[in-house]
Amino acid sequence: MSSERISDAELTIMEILWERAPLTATDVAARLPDDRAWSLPTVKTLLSRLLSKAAVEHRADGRRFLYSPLIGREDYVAHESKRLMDRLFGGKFMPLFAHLAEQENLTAADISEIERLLREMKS
Amino acid sequence: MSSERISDAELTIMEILWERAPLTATDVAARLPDDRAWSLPTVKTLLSRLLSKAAVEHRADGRRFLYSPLIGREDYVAHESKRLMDRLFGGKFMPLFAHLAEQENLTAADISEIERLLREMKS
DNA sequence: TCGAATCGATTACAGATGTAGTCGGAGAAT
DNA sequence: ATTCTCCGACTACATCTGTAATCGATTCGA
Repeated sequence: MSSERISDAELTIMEILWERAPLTATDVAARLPDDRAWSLPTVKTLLSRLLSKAAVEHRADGRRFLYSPLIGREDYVAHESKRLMDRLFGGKFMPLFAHLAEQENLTAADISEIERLLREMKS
Repeated sequence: MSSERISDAELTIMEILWERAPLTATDVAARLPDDRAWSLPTVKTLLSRLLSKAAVEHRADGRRFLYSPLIGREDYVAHESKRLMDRLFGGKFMPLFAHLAEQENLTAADISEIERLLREMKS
């Protein structure tokens, strides 16, 4: 649902809310990673954009708002992963896997881990 | 290299050039997928943006230009895949794989294929 | 009660993006 | 030689994005 794209800056906000919610705008600002030390107005702008995209909701608490995510992280991750697969790998899993496997120089530990996951899935 | 992001519309052009190059702007326009039947001016705009991003190059052929990709598809795909992994999976391969595996409902054939790839990699 | 601090809402503004129109010059057709 | 056509270059313009300032209302502290 909600085909509105979430931008990069907005994602930073979502990550904070996924980790802990509800939060006020000020709380969100306080939890920004150091490399994104935005001003409070910026955080508020991003929050209202997320509101209008229906990615978060807010509930009044006295005179401020408490924000919570409406979209789950899992859903978002699934959506974006699928988007990558569709755009660059013809929507198919195997080419994506083959690419990653080649690219990422899997360690022996990775490989055993994958094998374990596969065995698990077979059952 | 070339940290300039390639936009969605621009990617459509790149895909055409990756499939066959060099091409003139008119040729590119003729090969657009049906769901992106852009006007010739639009194609030219996108080509010049790609030029300034150093994603394509052009060579004069009489009074028109022949365009060719400068960035390889493999490089682009690698870059975007890594970007997804970094943004959503902490830069680590295993969580991404685990997510995809769960999401994509692998068939038995997929699983054997993966196992084959893994065996290949071990050597 | 009166100023100070704080909120949300509104406005700002430059750069990127999607999509296209216009213009001046060079070739092609007559 | 003159007109028509086609090309690249430049311009246009709305929307989205990143980043923020300002404003009007409210509440808290003195």
